[in-house]
Amino acid sequence: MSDKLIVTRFAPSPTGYLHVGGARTALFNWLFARHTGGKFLLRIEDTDLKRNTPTALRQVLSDLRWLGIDWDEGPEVGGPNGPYLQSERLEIYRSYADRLLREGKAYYCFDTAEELDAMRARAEAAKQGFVYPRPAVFPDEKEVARARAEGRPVAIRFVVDAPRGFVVDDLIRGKVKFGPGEVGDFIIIKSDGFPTYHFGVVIDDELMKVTHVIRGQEHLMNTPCHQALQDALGFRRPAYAHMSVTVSEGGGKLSKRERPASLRKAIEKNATADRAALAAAGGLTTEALEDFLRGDCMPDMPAVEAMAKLLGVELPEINIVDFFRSGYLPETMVNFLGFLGFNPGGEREILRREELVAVFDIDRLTKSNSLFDRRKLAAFNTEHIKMCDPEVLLRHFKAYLDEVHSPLRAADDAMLSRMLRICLGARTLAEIERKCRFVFADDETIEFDPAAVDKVLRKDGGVGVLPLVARRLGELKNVTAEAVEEILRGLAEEKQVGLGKVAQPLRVAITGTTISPPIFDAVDMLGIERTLKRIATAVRRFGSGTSE
RNA sequence: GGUCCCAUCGUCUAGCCAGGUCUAGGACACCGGGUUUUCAACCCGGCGACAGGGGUUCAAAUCCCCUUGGGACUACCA
Repeated sequence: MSDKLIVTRFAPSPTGYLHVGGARTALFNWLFARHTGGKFLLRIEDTDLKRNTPTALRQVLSDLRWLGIDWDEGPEVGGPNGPYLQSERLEIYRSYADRLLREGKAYYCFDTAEELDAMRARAEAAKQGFVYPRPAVFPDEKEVARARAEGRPVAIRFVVDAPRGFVVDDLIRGKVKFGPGEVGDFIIIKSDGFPTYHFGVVIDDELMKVTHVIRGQEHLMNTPCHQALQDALGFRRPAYAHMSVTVSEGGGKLSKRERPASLRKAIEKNATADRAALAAAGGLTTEALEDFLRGDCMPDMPAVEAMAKLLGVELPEINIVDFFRSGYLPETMVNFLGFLGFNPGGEREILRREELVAVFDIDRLTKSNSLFDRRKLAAFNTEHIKMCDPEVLLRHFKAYLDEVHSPLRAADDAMLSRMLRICLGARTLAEIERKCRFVFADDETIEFDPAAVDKVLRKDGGVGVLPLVARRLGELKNVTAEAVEEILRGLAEEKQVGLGKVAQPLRVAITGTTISPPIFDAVDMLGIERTLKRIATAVRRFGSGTSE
């Protein structure tokens, strides 16, 4: 590593929630900066008026913070190289564009979208790559004025001059060559006056003193454009590392469209679903819903989620918030994402954040694409829940409960900590929440799982032991999990049966299901009074006529 | 269509750059068994890969070429 300060950045465009792909890019840049003691900065590339929203920006920042990815310069923290929103840097881009124009390294163009489409179609028909035909003489001010008057779009194109082609020296892939004439003149200032991505990154990376650019492989093809620009402007070249792409089960790049797509599939499969009710849930017209089903349009995320909830289908997590809402820990995400396309080489895979920072290295980034494996993610989460500091875990749990508006919010810290302790081994916080929910159910209107009742209380005659269990528990003066255990074990021994014969019926009686935390704790958490009440209810409802 | 990237168990990967120590290691998943008051967790065991074909070499998962397969880009999106 050189002695120079290393500066990396993450430069999202705020078009929606931060998704796993973006988070991984951010993470690698952050890890590299932290590993080398360099700086990590955040820049917002909000130059697409049509797609950016202010709420998306807030969401991206909060998602990064949730992951524990902090930035040394950027929105809300400031820094010497601001502003960090490209939309606030328009004069800067304009002045560089003017310079290029003056030097004959850029020129105005007035093509309409239709004309451009036609040119591209012709190129493809001729089995050629499309390269914009540079005019022999660049338009002058008069022609620009005329084009404007005619209502044509006026954009600025950069003159790509590379008789020997390009060589991108990539930290991961080595030297990647591009032949001359493969990169055409591209637009640097759009007709709305905003810079294109290519122009913005090159200028900002220079001005913000970025030394290393770690980004997705999808940008490898853009790099010659960036280098041409850097040369024309007399800029330094940052080092580039183009990482592998994360692909999804269906093949192809992991995309935000996956959630709406899987909702669409679910609706199609469920022919009996009430379309009108669905549309209403999503705040859509029925026509809009049909358009969506045909693939013509995409509703926004809240609409998609509302419809999924109504249908009772689980959408695959793709945005970072989705994972939060599904009960994953930020530590898990950092560890897992950090191992997608990176591997330190040892045999350990479960690493804490500091350990990951310590072992991270650009030249251990993988070349080939990787598949996002949700099962492995779940396994990682189990491990992180187990090794998480109890206090930190409690904080995560409370944040999760708030996010999903859980009834468990009513529990105090001692109770929540206990739930976490006895549910060790759970895959997600959601699983823990589900398991412990019974404590907050109403004693009278508890919901019974018919299969559980049938199997445990009826078929196995479990309801028969319940009165005796209730009597013994009622005699308890000092209720603790241990005391409950003693009673239940004693009872089982007396009746010459396994503990399961006593524990299962009790479990179904007080939770309505066969799944719960360890039964002794479950009774203790509920309290004897409520336990007895629930047993009585169960006996009343399922006892008559089935006693053997 | 054009350009570029990639290729080890089902999946994530170690090994490849500096060829022999690789009958290819780990993790997740899966299967079998154990533990057990449920679900998990836990313990033990098992299945399982160098895409194919040519070279180079005493020797190739490792180097070269071709084929095949996958992926990215091909926008006045980023």
